[in-house]
Amino acid sequence: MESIQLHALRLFREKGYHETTIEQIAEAAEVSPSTFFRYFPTKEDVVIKDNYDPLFIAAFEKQPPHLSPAQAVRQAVVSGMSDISADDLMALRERTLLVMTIPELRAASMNNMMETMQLVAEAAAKRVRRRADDFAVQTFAGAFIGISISVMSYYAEHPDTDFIQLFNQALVHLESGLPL
Amino acid sequence: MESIQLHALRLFREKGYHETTIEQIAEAAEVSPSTFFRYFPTKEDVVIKDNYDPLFIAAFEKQPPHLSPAQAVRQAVVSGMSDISADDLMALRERTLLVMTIPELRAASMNNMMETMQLVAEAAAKRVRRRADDFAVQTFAGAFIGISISVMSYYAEHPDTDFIQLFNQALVHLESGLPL
Amino acid sequence: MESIQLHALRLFREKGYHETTIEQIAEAAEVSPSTFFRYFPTKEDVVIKDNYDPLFIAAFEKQPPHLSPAQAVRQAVVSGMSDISADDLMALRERTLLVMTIPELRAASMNNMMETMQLVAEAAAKRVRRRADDFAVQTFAGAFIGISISVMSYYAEHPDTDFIQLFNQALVHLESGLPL
Amino acid sequence: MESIQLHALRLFREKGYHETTIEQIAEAAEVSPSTFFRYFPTKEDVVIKDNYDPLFIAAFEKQPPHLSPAQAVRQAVVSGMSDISADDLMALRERTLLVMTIPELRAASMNNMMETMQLVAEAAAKRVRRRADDFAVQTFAGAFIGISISVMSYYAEHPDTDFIQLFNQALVHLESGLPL
DNA sequence: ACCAGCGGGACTCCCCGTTATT
DNA sequence: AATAACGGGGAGTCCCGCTGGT
Repeated sequence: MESIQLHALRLFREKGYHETTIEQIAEAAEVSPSTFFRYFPTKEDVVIKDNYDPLFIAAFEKQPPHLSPAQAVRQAVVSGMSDISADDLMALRERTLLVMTIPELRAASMNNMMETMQLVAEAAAKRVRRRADDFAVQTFAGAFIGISISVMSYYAEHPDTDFIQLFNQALVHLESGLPL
Repeated sequence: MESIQLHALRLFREKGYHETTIEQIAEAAEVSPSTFFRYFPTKEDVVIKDNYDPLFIAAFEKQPPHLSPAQAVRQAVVSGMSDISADDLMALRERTLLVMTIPELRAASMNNMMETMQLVAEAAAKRVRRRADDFAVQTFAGAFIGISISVMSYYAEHPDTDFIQLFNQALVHLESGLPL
Repeated sequence: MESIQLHALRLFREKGYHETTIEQIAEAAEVSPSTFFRYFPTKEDVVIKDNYDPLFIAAFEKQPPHLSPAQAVRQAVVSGMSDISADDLMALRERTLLVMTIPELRAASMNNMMETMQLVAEAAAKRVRRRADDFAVQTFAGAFIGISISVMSYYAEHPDTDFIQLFNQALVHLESGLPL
Repeated sequence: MESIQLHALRLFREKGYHETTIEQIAEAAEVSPSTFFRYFPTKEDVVIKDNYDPLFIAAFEKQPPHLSPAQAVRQAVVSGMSDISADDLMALRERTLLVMTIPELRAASMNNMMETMQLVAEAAAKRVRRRADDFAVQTFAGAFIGISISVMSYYAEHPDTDFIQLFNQALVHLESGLPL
């Protein structure tokens, strides 16, 4: 139920994450707590859940083969995020802020990124015809999610910057070996 | 209390993480549950908490100035981890395995790494005389912890490999822009 | 669950209020502590909770209209309490004693009386066609609960007196302006 | 320590009563939690504690003997409260509001009033040369604190009214047998 | 007089079962 | 099949008492 999510996020904004109980969310969405748990196994999931991973992977796989994996990742991020509607992007930004602010959510989200990392590893492996559990591939994927984390973290501190632009810049930096 | 930690890890090994309650840990360590929480605010902390961060930062700051930040980080990891006693290294490996296996712990640990990320950012910033919240510096730190994650993750799947060696290799790879 | 209440009161009688833990009550009633709290949000509630308020209000509203509010209250108390069964009256007396003896319970009970005070104010207001938050009405209700307190307090010191008779006498006294 | 009280009240105002922990109060007042408990056995006491009771009793005893007890009480309230400094009165009003708002505090305060009730009973008994545990005397004292409760309660809902004036009015009403 | 540490108990909340109910 | 209703259990927070040390 998407209405649950909307009510939850509203309540989190109004009263804070910890101060909002599942009972209150359920009540606001006019369902029973049982039903809440049917859709979101944990309280955190109501914030974390989205469907951007497959979109990103799809965008990655569409990148022309002459690009290096690093270049392809960068293009995929940029083009993938450009396809998100203005409304959805706004929602995404708000969630990012919320997630980075609340330790528990941040933790859950970081955890989530490890799944993303595996997806990236698999996609990259396919592209260069190696195995996904190849250590170099894993390293590549790890660096990518590390970058994502730093972007999200930076964005949380500077909400006025352009998210996509930031991501692009960080990945360019990565490709050149992170000179400082 | 370190004894709490030892008992906790032992019980986790014997009966599993979720199957062990804090009451049991407290009892084994001959303290009250209250006391457990005095030292470890959450159950996760009893696994996550360690003091390697400052050691690593200290090692990083000792690296000769002619090294690039990326090189310095790599040397710091290698030399820092070489200083850990065999026993402690064993414990660290066991904890790493535990952490990567239990989703809750993984989440908490990922979160913990964001603090490490800030420490790295600050140390790197000092070295290149930039501000810690400079975006390039943040990106650097992010990539580093991304690498750490992939190393830990890979290690969890291949517990027989040499942890230090793995880390070194990944960082070398990073310095060269992650060619695949 | 009424059985919880019975077990609780028995344990309080046998071992004292503070010496009885909720865990013990729960165990005696063969429920979990969680369940205890589902029915009684606080330990105090297990003693305080009863349903005499609505009965009293009903009795008040049944009083003939030619009686003044003060007279009607008195009649309502007398007739309402006369309707309580001997067993229930015994239980009520025991609870009253307990409540007046244990500071915590006394506090909770006093708090409870403020709700009763509002009920009385509303009923009295309806009778004289004023608003419940009219100050004179509030004063009236306040005096009534003050009288109740003194009756309960006196009764706690003299458990052999006739509770109903005492109440009646005090209200008569009140109607005449409390001459001493 | 009065500074503890000041810090406590400030924190309650800023963050709410339940949201403020004793640890925070202690820290703000630069003492240890232990010390907090030396001065205030319970968290509630930091709000409840004051010294107005003896002042009021003294004022009561100063009233000329030709006044009836009820009249004397009224005069004592009015003159006693008039002697309070503007600052202290302000503080008293704020505390009253806090007390009536938070159930826990209300309960503790109600409980506190039972002690006041005994003091009033004793003073009134002395005046009319009866025993303090005489039932009529107790009834008198009970009615008085009932009135006090209704005044505080009414004041909590209408903070802009004149507290002293309100009290006076209620007691006049009481003396005439509470006609409605 | 103050502090530090520990213990214990009340209480809240999350989350997971099992059992009606629709 | 979806939802509710109810119970259980464990994590976590806070109040508060006690002891022993300075």
